[in-house]
Amino acid sequence: MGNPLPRDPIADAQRNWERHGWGDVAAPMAAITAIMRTQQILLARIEGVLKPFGLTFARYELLALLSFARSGALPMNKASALLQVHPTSVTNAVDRLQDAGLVVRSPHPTDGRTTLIELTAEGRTLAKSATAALNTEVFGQSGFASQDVDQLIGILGKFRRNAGDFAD
Amino acid sequence: MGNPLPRDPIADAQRNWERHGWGDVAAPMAAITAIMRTQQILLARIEGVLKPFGLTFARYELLALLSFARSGALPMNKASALLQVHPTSVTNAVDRLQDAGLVVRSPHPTDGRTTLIELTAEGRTLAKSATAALNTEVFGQSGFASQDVDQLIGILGKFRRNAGDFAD
DNA sequence: TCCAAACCCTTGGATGTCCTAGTATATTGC
DNA sequence: GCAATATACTAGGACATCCAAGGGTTTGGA
Repeated sequence: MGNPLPRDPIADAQRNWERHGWGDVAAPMAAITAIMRTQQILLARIEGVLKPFGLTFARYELLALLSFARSGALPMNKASALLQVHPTSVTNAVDRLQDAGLVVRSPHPTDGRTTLIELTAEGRTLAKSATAALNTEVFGQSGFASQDVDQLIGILGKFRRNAGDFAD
Repeated sequence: MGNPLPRDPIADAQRNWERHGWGDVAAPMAAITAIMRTQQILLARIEGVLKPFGLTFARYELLALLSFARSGALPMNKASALLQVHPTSVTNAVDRLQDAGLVVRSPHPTDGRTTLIELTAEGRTLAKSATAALNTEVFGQSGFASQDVDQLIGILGKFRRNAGDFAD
């Protein structure tokens, strides 16, 4: 999409903020902008690895979640809560995964409102392969130093708890 | 979108990874997933603040970038490079900002291929107001401790340079 | 000089996310 | 027991992002 810039655009933005008298919030602004950009870079890497499997990150996440469920099945609302995305996003992902034969919808045995998403054998196999690829090509070469990984987990964990993600 | 979960879903995922024998990449996986989720939370906050201004984050970023350019104008390819998004995303954003009367397209004086994006007076005013709101309601209450902000800027800066964002 | 290669922007298509209903099923309260 | 409320999923629309392809403009080497 582009070649390296001569200078860090986020550091430039931070300087602009300071120059305009917003020095008190310049650093948080830079940190937040850096998070946005880092997410973009990581997502691109992940999608690149998943593409050969015919998966996107959203679909992979759902597949992986199901593969960790004992029964290989979850109610849609549960999946929505655990993945922390809007229910309509799950509907969308399930539609496509079902078209690809990786999951099937089945009615909940006791609650007529609820739909279960169930992994097919093919889906389970693909999830395993895709996870192996991600482990090798992304998580295993994240570009973060080991102690930085720990820092990130700690800092972002605090933030997420504070933001109301979980009570723990 | 959802209530707090009883437990941290990312910590659970990390435990799942370890349980399946992928302990060597479990931590980077958790860190990367945390970045994805944090970005989602921050984006939602930002968009919430910008909504009353009729702006999205993508449009705000372009507006802010223009407001820092001396002349208040930039070539589209320059904007694309600085914002680090695909050129078509800039086309999209400019279309909508132009419909809203916040920017105008004008031909480049010497290069017939290039289109300049220029801030209107109205655009400049709105950018100022929106920035003030973001500073107060998001960056000023980021939820990150001061030393964590510095950590993030450092760690993510290293990562972005390493990923080829900038040479600096 | 002149044509091929490089560059710039836009259009069209695929995905994902969220929001706002709308339909169907459960649960609650009187 | 029945109406009111809550919950679950889906349909349609608005946005943003990327990729692939197309048409116009410049540049540079033969």
